[in-house]
Amino acid sequence: MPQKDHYFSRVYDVTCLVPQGRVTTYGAIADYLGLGSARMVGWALNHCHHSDIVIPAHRVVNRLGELSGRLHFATPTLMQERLEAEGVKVDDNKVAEMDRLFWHPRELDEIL
DNA sequence: GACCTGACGCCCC
DNA sequence: AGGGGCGCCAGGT
Repeated sequence: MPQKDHYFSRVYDVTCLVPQGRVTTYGAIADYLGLGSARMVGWALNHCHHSDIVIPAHRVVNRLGELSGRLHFATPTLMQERLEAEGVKVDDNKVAEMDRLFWHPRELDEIL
């Protein structure tokens, strides 16, 4: 019953589903999973290096669109660089046009 | 085993 | 409109 590892996997899985050029929030992931809290999502992503697969953790920001996790990347600017490489404009550590680029995992169910 | 802290978010003033 | 308080769950000290 590796429930914890299962939770990790769920967080990683949802994070990998975020489309390129879009962003989601810690709260949206926690809301979609219906488990734990937004803090737990951040806690899980904090250990994403623990996973073998590459997690696009740079697409997860806080509800204001701020790059609150940027300091946990290899370099403080890596998160912003990855986002801008996908066409996401970042201004002063915040995602520009957050409302337009925000993606909720629930959209997957709506399409179906 | 109690206490603090954290890649958050909602409610209240 | 901006700022502060509290809940959240797990790990580290």
